[in-house]
Amino acid sequence: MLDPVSRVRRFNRAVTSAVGALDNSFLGRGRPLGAARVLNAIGHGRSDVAEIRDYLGLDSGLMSRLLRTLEDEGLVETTAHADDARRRVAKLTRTGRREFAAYEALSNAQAEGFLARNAQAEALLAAMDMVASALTRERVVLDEMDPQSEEARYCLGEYYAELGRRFKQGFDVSLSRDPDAKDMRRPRGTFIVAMSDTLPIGCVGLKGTDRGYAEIKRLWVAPAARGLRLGRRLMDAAEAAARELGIALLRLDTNSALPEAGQLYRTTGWREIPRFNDDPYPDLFFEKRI
Amino acid sequence: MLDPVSRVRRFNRAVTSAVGALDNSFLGRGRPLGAARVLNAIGHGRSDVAEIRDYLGLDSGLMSRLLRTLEDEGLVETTAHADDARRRVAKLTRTGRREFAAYEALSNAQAEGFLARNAQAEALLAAMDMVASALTRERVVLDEMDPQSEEARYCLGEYYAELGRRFKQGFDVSLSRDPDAKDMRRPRGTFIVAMSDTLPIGCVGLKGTDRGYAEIKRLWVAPAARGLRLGRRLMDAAEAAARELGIALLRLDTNSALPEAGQLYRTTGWREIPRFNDDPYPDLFFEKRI
DNA sequence: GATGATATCTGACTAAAGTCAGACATCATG
DNA sequence: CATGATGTCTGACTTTAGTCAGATATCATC
Repeated sequence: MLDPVSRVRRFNRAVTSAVGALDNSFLGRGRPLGAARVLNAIGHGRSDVAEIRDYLGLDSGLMSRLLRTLEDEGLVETTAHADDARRRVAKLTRTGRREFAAYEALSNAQAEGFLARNAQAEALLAAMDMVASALTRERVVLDEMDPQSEEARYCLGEYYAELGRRFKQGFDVSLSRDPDAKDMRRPRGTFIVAMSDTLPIGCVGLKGTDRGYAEIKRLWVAPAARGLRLGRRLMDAAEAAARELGIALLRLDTNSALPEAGQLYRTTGWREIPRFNDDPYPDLFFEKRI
Repeated sequence: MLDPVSRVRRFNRAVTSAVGALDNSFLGRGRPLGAARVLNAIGHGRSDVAEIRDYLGLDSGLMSRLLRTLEDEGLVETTAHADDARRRVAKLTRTGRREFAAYEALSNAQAEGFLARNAQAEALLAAMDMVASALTRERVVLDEMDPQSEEARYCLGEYYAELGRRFKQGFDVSLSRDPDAKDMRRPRGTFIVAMSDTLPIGCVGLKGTDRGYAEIKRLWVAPAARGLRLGRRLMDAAEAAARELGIALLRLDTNSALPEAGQLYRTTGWREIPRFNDDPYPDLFFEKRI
C-alpha cells in the first residue's frame, strides 16, 4: 500500500480517471474522439499529415479518413506540401479555428476548475511540473533560441531568482557581468533552451569573446527537472555548438554555493583554473579544451 | 505557456500519453481493454457484478457480454449472490488469477521502470501523492479503523515524524501521553483514517476517558493532502462519532508551533481553556460542547 | 401467491476504431 | 526517363465499444 510502486500505481489510477473525464468533455461537441484529436493536433500547429499521424499513432488509412471527415465538415483544408507534393499539409479553415477554440475553451475550463478547487495552487503546480517533466523526460528537446525570446527570458528570470535564494548575500543582476544577447547568437555563440512540451525547463548560454575562448554562461535546470541529467545534456549541446563554431577553448565561472554545478563540471572534463575575470559573484573558475 | 492553466494542460498531455502507453502494454496480452479492465477489477477484489459495472461505467448489456467472454476463456466464474440470487458474484478461477497476476506484473514493471529512470524518487513520489490527492479529493473516504491497523500506524508514524520536525525541541512519543489503543475503539472512542484510494492521507482519534469528556487526539493531514479541507472533514467526522457515542463534551490539546491546527479549532466552535493535563508538549488547550 | 421492483441476460442494432492490400502520384537517383 | 522508394488515398474488411428494448429470474411486500 505504501511502497513506492503502489504510490505510482495510485497516481496512475487517479490520472486515468481524470484523463477519461476530459475525453468525455471533448465528446460533448458531437464529434468522435479520433476526429477531435486530429483537429486539435492541427490547431496546435502540427500541419504535416505524416507528423500528425505519427504523433497520434494512427494508421495512414484511418488518418486519411479522419481528415476527410474534417474536410467535409468544412473545418480543415489540405494542400500539397510546397517542397514535396506527395506530402500533404493540413490547416484549419475559419470555421475550423472557431471549433478548435471551443475545444481549447473546454480544456482551459477544465484546468481552471481544477486550479479553483485546490488551494495551495503553487505547491500543486510545482508538483505537476515535476511529474510532467519526469514523464516526458525522453521527449525533452534542446532548441537553440534567441537569448531575448520569451522562453529564454523566462529561464534567465528563474535563474536569477534562484541565485538570489542560494547566495547568502543575494544576487543583483546589474552587478554581475550580464552577457550581451548579441554574444550569445550565432555565429559568436548561442543560447540553448531545454523544452519539455511547451515548458522551458533549463537553459545554457555559449558566449563568444574576442579573447581566444568562449564562455559557458547561465546554466540552469528547473527544480522540477532535477535528477533527469539535464544539466549534462545542456552542457553537451553547448560544447557541440562550440565545436561547430570552431571554438577550441571554453571557460566558465561559478560559485561554491552551487555544489551540484561544480560537481558536474569536475566529472565532465573541466579543470579548475585561476580567476580570469573580476565579476563579484563567482569564486570558482574552470576551463575545458574541446 | 507559463501561466497556471498552461502548466496544468502540459501535465494533462504528459499523463495522457503515459496512460495510453500503459493501456497499450495491457493490449499486449491479446485481450481487448474492456475485458482486461473487468478482469482486473475482479482481481482487485470487486466481486459484485453491479459494483464492477458501476466502477467501470459500463452498460449492463456490455458488462454481461464481457463477463461471458472471460468465462469462455476460463478466467472467471460467476455465481448467484448468497443473499440475493438476482445479483451475480464474479471470482477468478485459478487460470484467472494467473492472468491477473500477469497484468499486475505489467503494472508493477511500468511503475518500477518509471521509478528506476528517475533519481530523486522521494521528491517525485511526494509530488505524485500530492497530485493524486488533489485529483481524487472528491473520492476521499473516511473510514473508522482500528488504531493498531496498518493504515493507522502509518498515519501515526508520519504524525510523530512531523511533530519531530516542527517542535524546536523535537518530539519523543514516550514522553507524551500516548493514548491507549483501547480508548480509541468503540464504544469508548474511535479512530478515523482518511483514505484516498489505497493511501492513508489523514487521521484523527477520539479517545474516551472516565472524566466526563472525550479527547480529540492525533489529528494529522498528509503534506500531500493539505489544502483539501481534510482537517475539517476529519474533525466533523470525529464529532459525529462522539455524538453517536453519547459524548457531550470534547477537549483537546495542541501546540502553538502548529498554527494551522489552532486556527482550525478556533474557527469551528472550540474555545480555549486552561491546561487540563501535564503532558509536556502541548501549550494550548481547547474545549467544545457538542 | 399476486404485484411491482430489481438484477442480469440476450438479441439486434450502430458507431468508432483499426487493419490491410493495393492504387496512384510524386520524388530521388542513376 | 526508367526504376524503386515514399506519402497518401480508397475499398473492403474486422474488432471493439456502446445502446436499447425486451425476456427472465428473483426479491420484497401486501
